[in-house]
Amino acid sequence: MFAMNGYDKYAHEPFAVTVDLAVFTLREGALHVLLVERGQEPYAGHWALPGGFLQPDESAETAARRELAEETGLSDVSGLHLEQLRTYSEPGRDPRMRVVSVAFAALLPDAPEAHGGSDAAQARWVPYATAGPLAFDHDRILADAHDRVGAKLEYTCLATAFCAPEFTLGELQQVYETVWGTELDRPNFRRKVLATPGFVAPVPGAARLTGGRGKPAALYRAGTATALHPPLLRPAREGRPA
Amino acid sequence: MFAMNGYDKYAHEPFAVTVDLAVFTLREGALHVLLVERGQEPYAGHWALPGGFLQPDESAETAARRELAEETGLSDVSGLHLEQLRTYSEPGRDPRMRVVSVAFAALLPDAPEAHGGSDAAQARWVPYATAGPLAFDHDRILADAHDRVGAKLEYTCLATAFCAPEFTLGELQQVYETVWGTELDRPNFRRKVLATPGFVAPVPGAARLTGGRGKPAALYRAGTATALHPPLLRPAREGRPA
DNA sequence: CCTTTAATAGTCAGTGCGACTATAAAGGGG
DNA sequence: CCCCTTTATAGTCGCACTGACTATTAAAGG
Repeated sequence: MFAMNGYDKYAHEPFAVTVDLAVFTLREGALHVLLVERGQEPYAGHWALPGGFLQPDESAETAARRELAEETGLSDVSGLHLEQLRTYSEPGRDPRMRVVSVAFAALLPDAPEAHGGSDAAQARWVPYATAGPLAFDHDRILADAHDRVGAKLEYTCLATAFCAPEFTLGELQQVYETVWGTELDRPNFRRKVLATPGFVAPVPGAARLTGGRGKPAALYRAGTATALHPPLLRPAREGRPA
Repeated sequence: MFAMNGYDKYAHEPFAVTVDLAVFTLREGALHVLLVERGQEPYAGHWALPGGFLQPDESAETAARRELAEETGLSDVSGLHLEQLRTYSEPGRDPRMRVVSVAFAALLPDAPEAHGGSDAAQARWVPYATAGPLAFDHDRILADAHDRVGAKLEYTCLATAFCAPEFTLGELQQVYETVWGTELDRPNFRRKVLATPGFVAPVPGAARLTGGRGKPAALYRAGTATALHPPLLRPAREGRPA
């Protein structure tokens, strides 16, 4: 399949290495994921996760952040949460050749409308619920990413990564409810978040009138803590696998 | 650096892909990790994590299990817990060439003495506390693996993977204490484990006299559950990072 | 037979959380 | 202008889980 090219003495084969990104955001109360429409075979016309080949001088993290900037059109992606998921390496996952892909999950507060990246492919935010079927094994990658993000909400302060710099506790609660697909009790959620030191910090004297109706909510910023001890466990659904 | 070999049209460079394994076991009440002594440059004479190049027809998981069998000398590694950690891809992590490495963590009940694998490298169980410094970025990989295993003990039933098919609750508790480096209250640990459905299953009428002294302990097998709800949190140490 | 050792059983108080009720502060419609 | 709706915030109650501790049981060793 591959022609050896001078590295036979190391008894190894060369592989193409790519990064694939599952970029999540919240739009209008629903979890959305960034997808691109493939312009060429294989899977031409199908939707896929954004990604690309690793360049010789960059790490997978660097490549993922570069792709993230290209596909979202954001000028500064340095502060965004980017997390390595796992690596997919099944033979045959790309019909062209042997490709090993390092998958990442990224979280955006609220995202600008995505116009195709530098590679002219059309990029679009798609509701997570209606995403797929995708090209290659990207359905699996996307599902793994969603699982990981949901799990990390439980024991980290990651939820603030979905929020604007200043946010209300109601918006923070919506992050949990949207990603988990469950409803949470508002007073209990408040109590838990405020009782966790460093999760959020109040913005003194500031309040937002979200839609107009109702009492204006106090504004908070993300705190300095990263872990949640004890965790904020999602409601135990019967029969949920590990 | 690399000669292109016919895939220029895909605008990508070829990489060597390896797997690295952090194989843990418990020996004499201490956490041990499997290391190999490198026979050739770079880092000749240094200790390193076992691993090797990915073959063209195998996934990283397959390669990791193959390497695990080779390095431990075990005939059947199909039932052992093997978990993908993350992928290390910094340029320059291998001075020879551009190598992307998929790291795995593996857990063994009690391990046979390791004699060098097929590649004639000397393999040895080393106490985790005295392991390192290692070749390449293997210190970092090993630390990451240890963190991951410690975290997974909290919210999964993974601890049984360190135990023989039949074990006492005292032995199971030793797994937690050894990996976490803390002491746990024995009655409370018992209560928690037995109150979690599917964590362990009693072996009727069986008891073991571990060292001889003391009341013989009842034997248990691993249960069918994989997750721990609610989790078994390790004692909160002040200032522990995320 | 008594001491030592280790497993097992049980107690008790504090903490955290689910479920729930009550109050406060805004807008909208009559 | 009053009242109703909406949303944020405050507080209550009981249960479940956990940490700390004491007591009992079953073995080995002198």
